[in-house]
Amino acid sequence: MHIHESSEDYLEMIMMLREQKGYVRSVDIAAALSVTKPSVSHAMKQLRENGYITMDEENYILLTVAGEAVARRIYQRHRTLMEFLMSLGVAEKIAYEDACKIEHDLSEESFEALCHHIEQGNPKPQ
Amino acid sequence: MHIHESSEDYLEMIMMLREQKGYVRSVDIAAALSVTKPSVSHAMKQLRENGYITMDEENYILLTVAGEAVARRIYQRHRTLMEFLMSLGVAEKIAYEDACKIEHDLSEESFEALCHHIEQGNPKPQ
DNA sequence: GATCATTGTTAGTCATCGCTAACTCTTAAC
DNA sequence: GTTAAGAGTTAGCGATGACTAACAATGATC
Repeated sequence: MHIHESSEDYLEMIMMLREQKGYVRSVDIAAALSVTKPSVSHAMKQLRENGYITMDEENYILLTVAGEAVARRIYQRHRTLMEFLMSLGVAEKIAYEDACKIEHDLSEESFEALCHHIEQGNPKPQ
Repeated sequence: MHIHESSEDYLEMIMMLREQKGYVRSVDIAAALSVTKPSVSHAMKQLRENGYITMDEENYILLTVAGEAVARRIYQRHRTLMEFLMSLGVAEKIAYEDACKIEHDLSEESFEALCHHIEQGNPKPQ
């Protein structure tokens, strides 16, 4: 039972949009991720079938418990990686984009080691 | 003109095998990367067509100047990322695997910032 | 009430990058 | 000299994940 990288990205974006706007529709996801409506529709169908989201009668998208867990994990990684890169002097936009790619690949062991490194104040403070 | 992630991996492995054995054949690449011979054959065909490698009359694989440049860049990233993770206490095998995934994704800016961070001795020395 | 914009869907295509099956070619063994 | 092993290739398939084209349903505008 392996969750695809793109699914992780979609779940993370659903969580981010929910925080920003209070609700999430497919069209918002498409705009935020710069993909087309059919791409989102197809992805949401998969996420529904795998139990990560539900959609109400007005097509508003809600995370299930499982979806919430995946989204939160990736979102946490994203923020940690982004803050780490920015603490090294990387521009916000680039740090955001790099974090978005790396967040899927880093093993649990490496991510935790990096968290520990950051907690020790090793990267220079702002 | 974008080079694919898998092409970068193949070029890097060609350079590593050349250092280890002194020569490189398709079958060695297949064994080293745990992929099948047809997968390597197909990849080598693409690399030839794009001018990254040549193959002599005995099918030994040689990097062109362009191929050498790509391979060296990725190899350098791999080693730097791996050493960084190991300096944080990550096991060698996991550091190797994580570096192999991240090496393609990190922007030039973030990689250089990380190099600078390492030079300053920020990660704890062994 | 006809028209248009918005939202979502289905159907079909394409690129990347693996795979298996089946083939050729060369070289070594008996 | 036939057979077997090793190396490389082609053909065709499957998963992932994007795309365009075309259609359905809802709501707002005139």
